[in-house]
Amino acid sequence: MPELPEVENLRRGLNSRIKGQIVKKVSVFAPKLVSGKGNVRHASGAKTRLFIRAFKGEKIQDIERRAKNLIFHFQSGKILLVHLKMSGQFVYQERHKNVVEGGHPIQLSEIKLPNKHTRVIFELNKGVLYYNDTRMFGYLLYYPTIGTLIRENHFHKLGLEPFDPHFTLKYLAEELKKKTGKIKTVLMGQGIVTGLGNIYCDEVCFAANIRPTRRANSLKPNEIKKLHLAIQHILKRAIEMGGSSIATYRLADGSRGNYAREHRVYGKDGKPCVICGEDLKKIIVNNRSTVYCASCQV
DNA sequence: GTACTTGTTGAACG
DNA sequence: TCGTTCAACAAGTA
Repeated sequence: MPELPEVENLRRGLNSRIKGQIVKKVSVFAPKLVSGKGNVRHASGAKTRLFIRAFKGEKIQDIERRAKNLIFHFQSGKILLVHLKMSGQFVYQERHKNVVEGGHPIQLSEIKLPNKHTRVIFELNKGVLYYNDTRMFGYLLYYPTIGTLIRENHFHKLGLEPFDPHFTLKYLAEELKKKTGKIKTVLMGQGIVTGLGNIYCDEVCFAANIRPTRRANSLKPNEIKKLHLAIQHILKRAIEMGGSSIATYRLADGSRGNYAREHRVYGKDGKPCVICGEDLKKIIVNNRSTVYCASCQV
Protein backbone atom coordinates (compact mmCIF):
# COMPACT_ATOMS: atom_id res chain seq x y z
CA MET A 1 0.00 0.00 0.00
CA PRO A 2 1.33 3.39 -0.83
CA GLU A 3 2.06 5.24 2.38
CA LEU A 4 2.95 8.90 2.50
CA PRO A 5 6.68 8.17 2.14
CA GLU A 6 6.05 6.20 -1.02
CA VAL A 7 3.92 8.92 -2.50
CA GLU A 8 6.63 11.45 -1.67
CA ASN A 9 9.31 9.34 -3.27
CA LEU A 10 7.14 8.63 -6.27
CA ARG A 11 6.68 12.37 -6.65
CA ARG A 12 10.43 12.90 -6.65
CA GLY A 13 10.99 10.06 -9.09
CA LEU A 14 8.36 11.34 -11.49
CA ASN A 15 9.64 14.89 -11.26
CA SER A 16 13.13 13.79 -12.16
CA ARG A 17 11.95 11.80 -15.15
CA ILE A 18 8.87 13.31 -16.71
CA LYS A 19 9.03 16.99 -15.79
CA GLY A 20 9.16 19.06 -18.94
CA GLN A 21 7.75 16.33 -21.14
CA ILE A 22 4.78 16.75 -23.43
CA VAL A 23 1.74 14.48 -23.29
CA LYS A 24 1.25 13.02 -26.73
CA LYS A 25 -1.72 10.75 -26.10
CA VAL A 26 -3.91 9.59 -23.22
CA SER A 27 -5.72 6.25 -23.15
CA VAL A 28 -8.30 5.34 -20.50
CA PHE A 29 -9.26 1.71 -19.90
CA ALA A 30 -11.20 2.25 -16.66
CA PRO A 31 -13.53 5.22 -17.19
CA LYS A 32 -14.77 5.26 -13.60
CA LEU A 33 -11.31 6.23 -12.33
CA VAL A 34 -11.47 9.55 -14.17
CA SER A 35 -15.14 10.26 -13.46
CA GLY A 36 -15.03 11.54 -9.91
CA LYS A 37 -13.91 10.70 -6.41
CA GLY A 38 -15.68 8.96 -3.60
CA ASN A 39 -17.02 5.48 -3.20
CA VAL A 40 -20.00 5.91 -5.49
CA ARG A 41 -18.55 6.63 -8.89
CA HIS A 42 -20.09 5.93 -12.23
CA ALA A 43 -18.31 5.91 -15.51
CA SER A 44 -19.12 8.90 -17.63
CA GLY A 45 -18.36 8.89 -21.32
CA ALA A 46 -18.34 12.68 -21.48
CA LYS A 47 -15.87 12.98 -18.60
CA THR A 48 -13.63 10.34 -20.09
CA ARG A 49 -13.54 12.16 -23.42
CA LEU A 50 -12.83 15.45 -21.65
CA PHE A 51 -10.01 13.82 -19.64
CA ILE A 52 -8.40 12.36 -22.76
CA ARG A 53 -8.64 15.65 -24.63
CA ALA A 54 -7.55 17.87 -21.75
CA PHE A 55 -3.93 16.74 -21.47
CA LYS A 56 -3.05 16.21 -25.10
CA GLY A 57 -0.17 18.49 -26.10
CA GLU A 58 0.26 19.75 -22.52
CA LYS A 59 3.69 20.22 -20.96
CA ILE A 60 4.29 18.85 -17.45
CA GLN A 61 5.63 21.66 -15.31
CA ASP A 62 5.84 20.20 -11.82
CA ILE A 63 4.43 17.47 -9.58
CA GLU A 64 3.43 18.39 -6.06
CA ARG A 65 2.21 16.32 -3.11
CA ARG A 66 -0.50 17.18 -0.61
CA ALA A 67 -1.17 14.43 1.95
CA LYS A 68 -1.23 11.33 -0.27
CA ASN A 69 -2.47 13.22 -3.32
CA LEU A 70 -0.23 13.88 -6.31
CA ILE A 71 -0.90 17.15 -8.11
CA PHE A 72 0.46 17.38 -11.66
CA HIS A 73 0.80 21.00 -12.76
CA PHE A 74 0.85 21.65 -16.49
CA GLN A 75 2.39 24.70 -18.05
CA SER A 76 -1.01 25.96 -19.17
CA GLY A 77 -2.29 25.86 -15.59
CA LYS A 78 -4.29 22.68 -16.08
CA ILE A 79 -4.18 20.19 -13.22
CA LEU A 80 -4.17 16.40 -12.90
CA LEU A 81 -5.02 15.19 -9.39
CA VAL A 82 -4.13 11.58 -8.58
CA HIS A 83 -4.81 9.50 -5.49
CA LEU A 84 -3.37 5.98 -5.50
CA LYS A 85 -5.59 4.78 -2.65
CA MET A 86 -4.69 1.18 -1.85
CA SER A 87 -3.37 -0.36 -5.01
CA GLY A 88 -2.56 2.47 -7.39
CA GLN A 89 0.85 2.53 -9.00
CA PHE A 90 2.74 4.55 -11.59
CA VAL A 91 5.32 2.89 -13.77
CA TYR A 92 7.35 4.99 -16.16
CA GLN A 93 9.14 3.31 -18.99
CA GLU A 94 11.59 5.13 -21.19
CA ARG A 95 12.51 3.34 -24.36
CA HIS A 96 15.38 0.90 -23.73
CA LYS A 97 15.89 2.26 -20.23
CA ASN A 98 15.11 1.52 -16.62
CA VAL A 99 11.64 1.46 -15.17
CA VAL A 100 10.76 3.63 -12.21
CA GLU A 101 7.80 2.65 -10.15
CA GLY A 102 6.11 3.90 -7.08
CA GLY A 103 3.01 3.24 -5.04
CA HIS A 104 1.85 -0.31 -4.70
CA PRO A 105 4.90 -2.61 -5.00
CA ILE A 106 5.15 -4.87 -8.02
CA GLN A 107 6.93 -8.11 -8.63
CA LEU A 108 9.64 -8.26 -11.24
CA SER A 109 7.65 -10.83 -13.15
CA GLU A 110 4.75 -8.39 -13.37
CA ILE A 111 6.70 -5.85 -15.32
CA LYS A 112 4.88 -6.40 -18.54
CA LEU A 113 3.44 -3.19 -19.81
CA PRO A 114 0.70 -2.62 -20.26
CA ASN A 115 -0.80 -5.42 -18.16
CA LYS A 116 -4.31 -6.38 -17.06
CA HIS A 117 -4.26 -3.81 -14.26
CA THR A 118 -3.21 -0.92 -16.47
CA ARG A 119 -6.05 1.60 -16.26
CA VAL A 120 -4.64 4.75 -17.86
CA ILE A 121 -1.69 5.31 -20.22
CA PHE A 122 0.02 8.65 -20.80
CA GLU A 123 2.23 8.59 -23.85
CA LEU A 124 4.94 11.23 -23.45
CA ASN A 125 7.54 12.43 -25.89
CA LYS A 126 10.36 10.38 -24.28
CA GLY A 127 8.52 7.44 -22.76
CA VAL A 128 5.27 6.03 -21.48
CA LEU A 129 3.68 6.51 -18.05
CA TYR A 130 1.37 3.71 -16.96
CA TYR A 131 -1.19 3.98 -14.18
CA ASN A 132 -1.95 0.50 -12.82
CA ASP A 133 -4.50 -0.18 -10.12
CA THR A 134 -5.71 -3.68 -9.28
CA ARG A 135 -8.56 -2.69 -6.98
CA MET A 136 -9.48 0.51 -8.77
CA PHE A 137 -10.04 2.60 -5.64
CA GLY A 138 -7.74 5.32 -6.91
CA TYR A 139 -8.69 8.25 -9.08
CA LEU A 140 -7.23 10.58 -11.69
CA LEU A 141 -9.12 13.83 -12.06
CA TYR A 142 -8.80 16.74 -14.45
CA TYR A 143 -9.22 20.33 -13.28
CA PRO A 144 -8.91 23.31 -15.61
CA THR A 145 -7.15 25.35 -12.89
CA ILE A 146 -5.70 24.86 -9.42
CA GLY A 147 -8.45 27.14 -8.13
CA THR A 148 -11.10 24.72 -9.38
CA LEU A 149 -9.38 21.86 -7.62
CA ILE A 150 -9.21 23.73 -4.33
CA ARG A 151 -12.87 24.73 -4.56
CA GLU A 152 -14.18 21.33 -5.59
CA ASN A 153 -12.07 19.09 -3.41
CA HIS A 154 -11.84 18.69 0.28
CA PHE A 155 -8.28 19.80 0.79
CA HIS A 156 -9.54 22.30 3.33
CA LYS A 157 -10.54 19.33 5.51
CA LEU A 158 -6.98 18.04 5.55
CA GLY A 159 -4.79 18.72 8.54
CA LEU A 160 -1.19 19.86 8.46
CA GLU A 161 1.64 18.01 6.80
CA PRO A 162 3.65 16.21 9.50
CA PHE A 163 6.76 18.29 8.76
CA ASP A 164 4.99 21.61 8.41
CA PRO A 165 6.55 24.03 10.94
CA HIS A 166 3.02 24.81 12.10
CA PHE A 167 2.55 21.20 13.20
CA THR A 168 3.68 21.95 16.73
CA LEU A 169 3.09 20.25 20.05
CA LYS A 170 0.76 23.08 21.02
CA TYR A 171 -1.26 22.68 17.83
CA LEU A 172 -1.57 18.93 18.31
CA ALA A 173 -2.63 19.32 21.93
CA GLU A 174 -5.29 21.89 21.08
CA GLU A 175 -6.71 19.83 18.24
CA LEU A 176 -6.81 16.59 20.25
CA LYS A 177 -8.62 18.38 23.06
CA LYS A 178 -11.58 18.95 20.69
CA LYS A 179 -11.95 15.28 19.76
CA THR A 180 -13.86 12.66 21.70
CA GLY A 181 -13.17 9.78 19.29
CA LYS A 182 -10.52 7.11 19.71
CA ILE A 183 -7.00 8.39 19.16
CA LYS A 184 -6.36 5.96 16.31
CA THR A 185 -9.57 6.98 14.54
CA VAL A 186 -8.74 10.65 14.99
CA LEU A 187 -5.22 10.25 13.61
CA MET A 188 -6.44 8.23 10.65
CA GLY A 189 -9.02 10.87 9.84
CA GLN A 190 -6.30 13.12 8.29
CA GLY A 191 -8.04 16.17 9.76
CA ILE A 192 -5.31 17.08 12.24
CA VAL A 193 -2.20 15.71 10.59
CA THR A 194 -1.94 13.95 7.23
CA GLY A 195 -0.04 10.85 6.26
CA LEU A 196 -0.90 8.40 9.01
CA GLY A 197 -2.63 5.30 7.65
CA ASN A 198 -3.49 2.11 9.43
CA ILE A 199 0.09 0.90 9.71
CA TYR A 200 1.67 4.10 10.98
CA CYS A 201 -1.16 4.79 13.40
CA ASP A 202 -0.40 1.51 15.15
CA GLU A 203 3.33 2.17 15.09
CA VAL A 204 2.96 5.71 16.38
CA CYS A 205 0.61 4.69 19.20
CA PHE A 206 3.03 1.95 20.21
CA ALA A 207 5.99 4.31 20.20
CA ALA A 208 4.06 6.76 22.38
CA ASN A 209 2.81 4.05 24.78
CA ILE A 210 -0.78 5.01 24.07
CA ARG A 211 -3.53 2.47 23.57
CA PRO A 212 -5.26 3.07 20.20
CA THR A 213 -8.67 3.01 21.90
CA ARG A 214 -7.90 5.92 24.20
CA ARG A 215 -10.16 8.93 23.69
CA ALA A 216 -8.19 11.73 22.03
CA ASN A 217 -9.24 14.30 24.63
CA SER A 218 -8.11 12.05 27.47
CA LEU A 219 -4.40 12.19 26.58
CA LYS A 220 -2.15 13.80 29.14
CA PRO A 221 0.42 16.49 28.17
CA ASN A 222 3.36 14.10 28.40
CA GLU A 223 1.51 11.57 26.24
CA ILE A 224 0.77 14.17 23.59
CA LYS A 225 4.42 15.14 23.65
CA LYS A 226 5.47 11.54 23.02
CA LEU A 227 2.84 11.22 20.31
CA HIS A 228 4.04 14.36 18.55
CA LEU A 229 7.63 13.14 18.64
CA ALA A 230 6.61 9.68 17.44
CA ILE A 231 4.64 11.02 14.46
CA GLN A 232 7.57 13.04 13.18
CA HIS A 233 10.22 10.49 14.01
CA ILE A 234 8.44 7.50 12.49
CA LEU A 235 7.34 9.29 9.31
CA LYS A 236 10.80 10.78 8.84
CA ARG A 237 12.34 7.36 9.21
CA ALA A 238 9.79 5.88 6.82
CA ILE A 239 10.50 8.53 4.21
CA GLU A 240 14.19 7.67 4.48
CA MET A 241 13.42 3.99 4.04
CA GLY A 242 11.03 4.72 1.19
CA GLY A 243 13.75 6.81 -0.32
CA SER A 244 16.12 3.94 -0.15
CA SER A 245 13.73 1.49 -1.74
CA ILE A 246 11.59 3.19 -4.32
CA ALA A 247 13.55 6.13 -5.66
CA THR A 248 16.44 3.80 -6.39
CA TYR A 249 14.25 1.05 -7.78
CA ARG A 250 15.58 -0.42 -10.95
CA LEU A 251 14.35 -3.14 -13.21
CA ALA A 252 17.72 -4.82 -12.76
CA ASP A 253 17.77 -5.20 -8.98
CA GLY A 254 14.12 -5.40 -8.06
CA SER A 255 14.69 -4.20 -4.50
CA ARG A 256 11.58 -3.74 -2.43
CA GLY A 257 10.63 -1.43 0.37
CA ASN A 258 12.63 -1.70 3.57
CA TYR A 259 10.36 0.09 5.98
CA ALA A 260 8.30 -3.03 6.68
CA ARG A 261 11.27 -4.46 8.55
CA GLU A 262 10.95 -1.74 11.13
CA HIS A 263 7.33 -2.42 12.01
CA ARG A 264 7.12 -3.16 15.69
CA VAL A 265 3.41 -3.97 16.01
CA TYR A 266 1.64 -3.86 12.65
CA GLY A 267 1.01 -7.39 11.39
CA LYS A 268 2.61 -8.89 14.49
CA ASP A 269 -0.37 -9.92 16.58
CA GLY A 270 0.39 -12.89 18.81
CA LYS A 271 4.12 -12.21 18.62
CA PRO A 272 6.06 -10.95 21.63
CA CYS A 273 6.34 -7.22 22.21
CA VAL A 274 9.85 -6.00 21.40
CA ILE A 275 9.90 -4.00 24.64
CA CYS A 276 8.33 -6.23 27.29
CA GLY A 277 7.93 -9.64 25.61
CA GLU A 278 4.22 -9.94 26.23
CA ASP A 279 2.11 -11.23 23.32
CA LEU A 280 0.71 -8.42 21.16
CA LYS A 281 -3.07 -8.19 20.94
CA LYS A 282 -5.25 -7.60 17.91
CA ILE A 283 -8.54 -5.72 17.97
CA ILE A 284 -10.69 -3.80 15.50
CA VAL A 285 -10.69 -0.01 15.70
CA ASN A 286 -12.21 2.23 13.06
CA ASN A 287 -13.10 -0.92 11.10
CA ARG A 288 -9.40 -1.66 10.78
CA SER A 289 -7.21 -4.31 12.32
CA THR A 290 -5.23 -2.83 15.17
CA VAL A 291 -2.30 -4.37 17.02
CA TYR A 292 -1.00 -3.15 20.35
CA CYS A 293 0.77 -4.22 23.51
CA ALA A 294 -1.59 -4.32 26.48
CA SER A 295 1.34 -4.01 28.84
CA CYS A 296 3.25 -1.11 27.23
CA GLN A 297 0.29 0.89 25.94
CA VAL A 298 -2.08 2.30 28.52
C1' DG B 1 -15.96 -20.95 -0.50
C1' DT B 2 -14.92 -17.63 3.41
C1' DA B 3 -12.60 -14.19 5.85
C1' DC B 4 -9.68 -10.55 5.65
C1' DT B 5 -7.08 -6.62 3.86
C1' DT B 6 -6.46 -1.42 2.42
C1' DG B 7 -7.69 4.79 2.34
C1' DT B 8 -11.22 7.61 2.01
C1' DT B 9 -15.80 9.19 2.11
C1' DG B 10 -20.92 9.52 1.88
C1' DA B 11 -24.59 8.15 4.66
C1' DA B 12 -26.48 7.11 8.99
C1' DC B 13 -26.71 8.10 13.61
C1' DG B 14 -27.36 10.65 17.91
C1' DT C 1 -25.95 21.66 12.63
C1' DC C 2 -22.32 18.90 13.88
C1' DG C 3 -19.26 15.33 15.55
C1' DT C 4 -18.80 10.47 15.48
C1' DT C 5 -19.49 5.84 13.66
C1' DC C 6 -19.77 2.68 9.95
C1' DA C 7 -20.22 0.40 5.64
C1' DA C 8 -18.97 0.55 0.81
C1' DC C 9 -15.82 0.31 -2.89
C1' DA C 10 -12.56 -4.21 -5.74
C1' DA C 11 -9.92 -7.93 -6.09
C1' DG C 12 -6.25 -10.42 -4.46
C1' DT C 13 -4.34 -13.51 -0.77
C1' DA C 14 -4.45 -16.95 3.01
